[in-house]
Amino acid sequence: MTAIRTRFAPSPTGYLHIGGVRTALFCYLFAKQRGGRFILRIDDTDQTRNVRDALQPILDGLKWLGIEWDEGPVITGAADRESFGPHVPYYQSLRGDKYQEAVDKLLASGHAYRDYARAEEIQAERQAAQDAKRTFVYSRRFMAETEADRARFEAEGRAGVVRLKMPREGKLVIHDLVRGDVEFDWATEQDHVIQRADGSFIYHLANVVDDHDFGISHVIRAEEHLSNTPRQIFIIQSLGWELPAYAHLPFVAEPGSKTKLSKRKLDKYLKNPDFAKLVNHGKSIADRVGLATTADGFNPVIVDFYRQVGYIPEGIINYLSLLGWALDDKAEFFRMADMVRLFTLDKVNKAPASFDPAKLFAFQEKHFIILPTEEKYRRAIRYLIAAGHLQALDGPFAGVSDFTALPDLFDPDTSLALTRHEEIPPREVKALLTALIEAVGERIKVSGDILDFVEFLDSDTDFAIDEKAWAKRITGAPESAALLDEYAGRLAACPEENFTAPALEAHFAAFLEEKQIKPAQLIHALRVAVTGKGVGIGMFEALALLGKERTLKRLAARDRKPDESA
RNA sequence: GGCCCCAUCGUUUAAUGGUUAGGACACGGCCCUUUCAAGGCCGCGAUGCGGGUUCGAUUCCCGCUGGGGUCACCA
Repeated sequence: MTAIRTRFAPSPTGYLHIGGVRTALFCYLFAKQRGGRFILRIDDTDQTRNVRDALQPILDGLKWLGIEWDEGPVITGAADRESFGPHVPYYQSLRGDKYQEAVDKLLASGHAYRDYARAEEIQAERQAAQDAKRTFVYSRRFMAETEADRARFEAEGRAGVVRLKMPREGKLVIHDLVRGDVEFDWATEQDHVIQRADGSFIYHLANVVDDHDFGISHVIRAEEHLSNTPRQIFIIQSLGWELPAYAHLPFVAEPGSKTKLSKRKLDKYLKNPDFAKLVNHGKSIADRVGLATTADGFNPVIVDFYRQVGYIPEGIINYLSLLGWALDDKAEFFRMADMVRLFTLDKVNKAPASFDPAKLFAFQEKHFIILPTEEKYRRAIRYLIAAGHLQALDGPFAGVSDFTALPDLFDPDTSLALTRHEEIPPREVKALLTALIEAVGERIKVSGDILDFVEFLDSDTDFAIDEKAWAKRITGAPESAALLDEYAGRLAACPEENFTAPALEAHFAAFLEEKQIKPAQLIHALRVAVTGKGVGIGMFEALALLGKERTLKRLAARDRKPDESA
C-alpha cells in the first residue's frame, strides 16, 4: 500500500475562490484521515503574472482556514517562489527541465510529434468538423515525422509545437472514486498540444509530470477536469508510469442554479436576496471600518470577504464540507477534527451543489456563538479600532487604525483606550468590553457585528441617537417621558452595588407595581434615553453595563436631545 | 454541435426493491419576552416525464426532457 498523498494546485489568480477551498478541503481531509500528506503545488506556468501579489492571498486564505499543507510553498516566500518538502520546488515555473524530459521521452517513443500547422489551419479543420457535426480530429497534415519534414516546414516559416499522438481507436475506462466507471472513446480525443512553439509547457503535461514526481496517490479535483482526464492518462501511460486514483468532485454552483460559481458574476448573484443580504451585511461592516468594498476581493465568492467581515474559519469550513458531502441523515455540525475522522469519498455526491449564502451564514452563527468571550474579545478589537472607538496603547499596533494593517486576532493583553470616552481609564477597558460582549451574547454573529453595539463605548454626554426611536418613545410619548424623570430619581437613590441586572430588574418591577403601570409604558423610553436606540440588549444588562454613574449622566443629558417631533 | 456527467422539498442532503420519503437552512405560525436576538414547539414543502423488470420502484434497465461540464499554443 503506497502512501496517501493528495494535492491542491491553484494557479496564482490573486484570490481564493470558495469552490477551490471546498476542493482543497476534501483533498486535505482525505489525506489527513489516512495519515497521508496534503501537498500544495503552484500552477504558475503562465508567467506573466506577478506571483507574489497573485499567490499571497491564496496561501494566507488556506492557512487561515486551517487547511495546512505538508509540502509546498513557504508562506512567507511567495515572492521568490520558495518551497519546502522532499520534492522542491513546488512551483511549476521552476520545473521546466522535468517537463522537457517528459516531452523528449514522449517524442522518442512516438507518443508525441512535432506539428507545424498554423492556428488558422487547425481552426479551419475544427470548423469543418463542427459544420459536419462530427468530432474534430486533426488530420496530422503538418505532422513532422522526419528531420526532413521539420526542415521543410520550418523553411516555410512555420513554428512547431509538440502534440500528443492520441490513439484513434479503442476505449478508455476511468475508475472514478466518486462517479464509478466512466467510458471514453479514444477516437473522440484530440492531439493536444503539450509544448508551445516558444518552448513553454501546457498544463496537462506539467500537471501529470508533477503528480508523478510528487508521488500523488489520489487526484481529487473538481468535475470540470473529468473531460480532460483521458489525455492525462494517455501521457501517464505513454511514459510508463502508474496511474493515480481519481475522484472528481461535483463543483460548487451558483445560488439557485447548477452553473459553476464564478467570481465575475457578482452583479447577477446580487439579484438573489440571500446573496444580497450577505453582501450588504458585509458592506455595512466594511463601511464602518473604512474598508473599500469596490475592490475585487469584496465578494462572497472569494474567501477574503469572510475574513474581512469577521467570519470564523470553523463556520466556513463546516458549511463547505456539506457542499457535496453528507455523513448521514442527522449530523451537520462538524469541526475540522470531526471531518478528518468522518470524511469518506464514497459519501461524496455526484450532482453539483449550489452555494447557499443563508446556510453558510447559519453555520457561521452556530460556530461563532459558542466562542468563549475572550475569543470574541480578541476578534472585536480590530473592528473597534478601525471604526474609531478604540486604540491600542502598546504592542505592535499601538496607534495603528488602518483596518488592513490590523490583525484579525488581537493579543488579549493589549492595553486599550476608548477614543470617545476619556473618563474611562485604559485599565477598565477590557472589563467593559468583556462585559459588553457577554451582554450582547448571541446578537453578534460575525466579529464585525460588535459595531452595532458601540453606544456603550461612547461618551455619556454625547452618544449616538436614533432620532426616529427618540421621537416615538420620548418626544412623542410625554407620559413615558414624565415617568422616566421620576424613575431617574429612583435610580439616583439606588445604591451602586445594586446596579446588577437582576437587582435592577427587581427595582424596576417595584416601581411598576407602585405606579400600577406596565413595563412597556416606561421601558422603551428608558432604553432610548440610555442607549440612544430602540432595540438592543436586555434593558437591565444595559444599565448594569453602564453602571450607576454613566446611567445617570445619560439620563441627565436627555435635555440636549433633539425635541422635534416626527 | 461532438464527447462526458448529473437529476429527492426553494436550497443542501438522508434513505430503502415494501418507510406516514427523514434532517438542516430558508419561509410561515405559536410559545418565551421590555425591544432585538437566541431558544422551544408546530406547519409549509420533494422523488422531472414516459416506458419496462417486479407482487411492489424514488431505488434497477431503456428512452425522453431538463440542467451542467468540456472540446485553447488558459489553468
